[in-house]
Amino acid sequence: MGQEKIIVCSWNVNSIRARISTFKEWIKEKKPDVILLQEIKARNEAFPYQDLAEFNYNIIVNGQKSYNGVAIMSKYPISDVQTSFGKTEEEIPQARYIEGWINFKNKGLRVASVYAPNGNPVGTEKYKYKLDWLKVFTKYAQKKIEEEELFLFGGDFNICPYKIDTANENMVEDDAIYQEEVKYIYKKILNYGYFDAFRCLNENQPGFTYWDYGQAFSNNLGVRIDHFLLSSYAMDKCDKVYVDIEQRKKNKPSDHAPLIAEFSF
DNA sequence: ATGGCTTTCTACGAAAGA
Repeated sequence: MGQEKIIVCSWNVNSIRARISTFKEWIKEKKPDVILLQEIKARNEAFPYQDLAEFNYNIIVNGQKSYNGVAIMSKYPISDVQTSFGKTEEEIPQARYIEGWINFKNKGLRVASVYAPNGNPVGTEKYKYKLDWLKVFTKYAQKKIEEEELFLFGGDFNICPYKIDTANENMVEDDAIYQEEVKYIYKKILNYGYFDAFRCLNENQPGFTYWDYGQAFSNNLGVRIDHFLLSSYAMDKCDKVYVDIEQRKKNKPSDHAPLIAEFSF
């Protein structure tokens, strides 16, 4: 009868294998229903399924050697899996996208794990690749919102959209995450009808999700570049979004902290 | 930060990350 709570998390783990022990501790603590992973840095066959078997997740992986790689872990069955989002070649050589339908108790939710290119330094081929990738992604986002589903994108967008999302504008003014044309793309996606779930529910908090290795975290020189973008139908069910900053304090942490969203169905 | 950290790879330095 009562409302069903669902916890969906997104985390750029910066290598799933290097992070496996803290990742397992975190799962025990937060007990997420759905986990969207980015930068797993492993081929599909190198994903540590055995280490995670005790948690009984359904797991889908879009990995590659050395770099990038995304995955989705779900307590509920996953169907309708897709790893590409456009017709062009841009996203094919790099594993940066995976989506699936999460089936739970006659209800459901479509989720996607997104890892947009970094794009530094600005003005290089890498930056062009980022813009091209984001253009294809934007088109797909527009198509998806028209399907009027309970849908969300979660992941590392490598976009710091507003001034409030950075500790210091001087720190990022030359960075590919803070270029006007990149921020414009983010706002364009929102204009299609997506809700920036963290910002909707936490108006005045910075919500940093990334701090560079070194002294950045102790000085809180962070940026908010990981996001949940929700369709209105998903936003309607979202109660809370927060950054699990405790994970950034651990030994050998990822440089990103997890983003956690709670839903009531 | 001009990666000053961190991870990966048929590795012992280079590439990539943001």
